[in-house]
Amino acid sequence: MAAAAGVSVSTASLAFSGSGPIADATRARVLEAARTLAYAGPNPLGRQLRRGRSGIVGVIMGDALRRAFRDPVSSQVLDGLAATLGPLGLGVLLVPGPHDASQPAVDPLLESAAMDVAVQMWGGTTDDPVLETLRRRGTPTVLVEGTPQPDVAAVGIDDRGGMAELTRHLLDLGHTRIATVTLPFDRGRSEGPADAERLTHLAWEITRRRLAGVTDAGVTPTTVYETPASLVENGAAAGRALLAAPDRPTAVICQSDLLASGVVLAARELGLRVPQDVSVAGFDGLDLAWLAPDVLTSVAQPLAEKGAAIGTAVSALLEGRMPEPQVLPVALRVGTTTGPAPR
Amino acid sequence: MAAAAGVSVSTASLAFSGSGPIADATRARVLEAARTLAYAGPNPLGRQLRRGRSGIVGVIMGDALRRAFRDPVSSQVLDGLAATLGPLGLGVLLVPGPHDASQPAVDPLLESAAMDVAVQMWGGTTDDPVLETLRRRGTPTVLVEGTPQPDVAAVGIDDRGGMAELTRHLLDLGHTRIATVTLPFDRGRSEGPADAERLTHLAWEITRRRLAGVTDAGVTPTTVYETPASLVENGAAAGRALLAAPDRPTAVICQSDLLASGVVLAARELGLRVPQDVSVAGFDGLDLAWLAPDVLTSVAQPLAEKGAAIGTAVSALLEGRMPEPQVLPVALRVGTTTGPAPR
DNA sequence: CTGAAAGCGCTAACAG
DNA sequence: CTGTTAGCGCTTTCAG
Repeated sequence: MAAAAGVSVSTASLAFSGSGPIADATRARVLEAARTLAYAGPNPLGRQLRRGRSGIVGVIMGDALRRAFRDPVSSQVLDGLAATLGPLGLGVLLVPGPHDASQPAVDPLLESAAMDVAVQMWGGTTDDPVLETLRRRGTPTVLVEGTPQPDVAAVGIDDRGGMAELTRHLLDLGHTRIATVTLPFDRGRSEGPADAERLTHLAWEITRRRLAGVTDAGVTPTTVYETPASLVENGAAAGRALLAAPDRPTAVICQSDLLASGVVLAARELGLRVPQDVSVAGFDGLDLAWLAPDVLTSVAQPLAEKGAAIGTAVSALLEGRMPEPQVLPVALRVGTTTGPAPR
Repeated sequence: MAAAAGVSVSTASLAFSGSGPIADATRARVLEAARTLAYAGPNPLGRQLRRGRSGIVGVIMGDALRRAFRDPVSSQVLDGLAATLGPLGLGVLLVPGPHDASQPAVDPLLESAAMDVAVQMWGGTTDDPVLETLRRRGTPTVLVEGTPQPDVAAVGIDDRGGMAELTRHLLDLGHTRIATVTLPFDRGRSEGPADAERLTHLAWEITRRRLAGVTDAGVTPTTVYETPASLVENGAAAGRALLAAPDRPTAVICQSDLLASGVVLAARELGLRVPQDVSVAGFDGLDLAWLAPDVLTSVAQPLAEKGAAIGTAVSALLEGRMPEPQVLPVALRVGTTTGPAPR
């Protein structure tokens, strides 16, 4: 401890904390002593125990980290979150979400790591084991895009409304045969057209809401095509299946931009012109340079703002307040991939 | 404290730790008491202080988080790292790297957060303020792809050798006019052809090594085109500049796959056929589905293994050992984007 | 096998 | 303005 060498004990604390009643001379002396002793400053562990705060926000990624990162949506939200949390002196601890079915339901980190607040991205269902664990540990939690819960702060977007608007855009263009490519239904991650029975197993809230937006606009999709993940290749697979069929749809609504861009690629592969032969729309409003010259018609969500809103909710929880549920607005952005229905 | 309610005090510790000499009956009683008292288990903060360990590995991203995440390379390495660290009970704390020039040189988290080990991704130069801070704090550090330092563990890949092999592949195909598109030179992030003077300012080790690989094979690039970031759009801009010129190269070697795919897109835009009119090669070995039908010729690096190697180095440092520097092998993977030099 | 006690390093009250 | 002191909650000897 620097105190022994310098002069006193608690004075050192004041010297480092900067504020507090301390003479400049003493302060300088302490810092000087610290330097010669190669004392690196207050040990965070002591401070944390004393304060009862770790300064850590656990972010539970909805899935294996890799898949989460490959998704620009997660990345940008995470970036916005980190930017808000940084100035508050809070750090982001990555906590892997539920893995493959076989693994233990909850990552050990979730049980044992120190965190003042948790953020569950792409939140689970009501009986989500992650939320149950957090509840048991008494960790205040922000749920992003999840099923609303009384004791958990919520941040989301108006994806249902956005999807309805997008659907109306297609209706206005004269489309009647509209298919939809969805995000996963659950952790099972199956793939292919979903029949009525499968639709009753739709556990993932985000998928359900975006689907509801389509029906809100009065459209019953010709096919609801479920994908195992929101990646370009999954969209391409869906696109091939939908567009190679004899009675192909004239428009495909996708629940993410990556899926939509996969569908565009599949259409190109099949020699179909977009949007003359088939219209394709996505969700998220990403800037996908490699799709050029096409620009995806999409529902843009404010990613950085979403991260910031999560950050605000986090700091409210840290102050002991339960913030109001936030629903951020989205905006239809018409690109080059949607046009009048053929013939 | 559960002890008061149940029976004893330190016995509770044993009950939770699982191992240790304790009667099953007592143990059960303690756990039961804990449950009724809604005691959530040992407080990690106390444990950490006692043990002198936080269980946290700080990962310093070379740049703003967003840009780092948009790069599949970072994501996949991070994923491999988290997978290795998880079973060791270690968590990954994201620490933003140096931001825009104006900001404070070092993120406050780096100064104050508890971490047992730090990992500096895309490591800086010798006098990197990040490394200096870590040194001062006495935090053992793993440097990834950085300038070798005596007191810091190193993990890297044989990118120089891989680049040389790739260059020889192009030489074998008869190419003589070869341009190269590089990663950033430094934090300045300028853009455009680099003259001799600019080349002397090449601070970023990874860029320097990959460039050296090209010259190792005996090639002097017709142009060394510097980009401000490893993104598709930057590659596209470089491609437009290089391929629209009258004396365009017959082959373009890029220091990343994202840059290379941008060059391919630019070539397509300009009506050039790949590889008949121009060959394009990248580095990383990513699986870029959206480039279909092209498959990029590239030097594949083992991303998940790199993450695992970092994890191994981390645990060595935690045991007080300084691990041997690791240099992982790379492999040339010939795709459809390189072919014989035109006429 | 269980209990008592020390101390990890810090901060915040409280005296001087 | 500076020094003393009491814990934050845990683990880990060391006795019983």
